Amino acid sequence: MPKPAERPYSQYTHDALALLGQLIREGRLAKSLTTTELATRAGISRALLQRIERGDPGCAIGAVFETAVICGVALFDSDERALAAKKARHAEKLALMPKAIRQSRTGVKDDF
Amino acid sequence: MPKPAERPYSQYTHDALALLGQLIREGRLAKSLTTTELATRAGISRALLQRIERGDPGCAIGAVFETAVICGVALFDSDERALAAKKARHAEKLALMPKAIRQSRTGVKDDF
DNA sequence: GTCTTTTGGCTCATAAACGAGCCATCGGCT
DNA sequence: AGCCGATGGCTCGTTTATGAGCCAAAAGAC
Repeated sequence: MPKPAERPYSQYTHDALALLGQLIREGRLAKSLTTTELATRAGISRALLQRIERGDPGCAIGAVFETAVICGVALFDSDERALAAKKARHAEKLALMPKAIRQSRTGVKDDF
Repeated sequence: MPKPAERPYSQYTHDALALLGQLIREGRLAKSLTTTELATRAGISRALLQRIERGDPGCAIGAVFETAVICGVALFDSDERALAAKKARHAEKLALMPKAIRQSRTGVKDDF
């Protein structure tokens, strides 16, 4: 068998993963860390780090974010210290939103 | 046994995951999608979607990114279409960097 | 108020990621 | 040139996430 069934990911997801992996690799090289060193610091195996740098979609997101942080890669918006605050603000926002989504039986929202 | 050993993640990683989960939830509510609907569109189970929105570090990053994209969440920098181009530019940059890191046997770079 | 649907949380079987270890190759020193 | 370390890629066994299904509670519609 050529492939034992793979999960379908959108092209954008693949691109984003590939870019993130490249950023991590750049960060690692910029800090002159070997793959073994970075893997050790991140608490993962060297094999997993290679998969992360390659942009493997199956990697645990915690491991990827951890290595990204060590390499100095800004996660989504380079706002590092404001992250906690931002989380709090969004929590407030969520509190104001409906807790459950009720389907209108006529149409489906498909505006994206 | 209380806990069968858990992977240690930095606080920043936890915060980032929690925020990303919140953003996804906001996006889902904004589009009036039920958890079941979004999970189906993302090709994942409802249980996994709940873990993603909760910020579980063990989720596959591909599933998380895919969900985020559907919800309209900008991954790291809201530059959506420029993503492919950015990936290319970083690839060029990498080509100019050393392929292997050689350890200076005296000290270790620890500037972060 | 009642009813309907969404949601959170749980168990369990299965599928998949992860870690360890290995080898071949490449890259930078000397 | 040779040497030594870093890297890529692979297999295999173990650990883990994932999906399916269920239940009780919460939330919105009526």
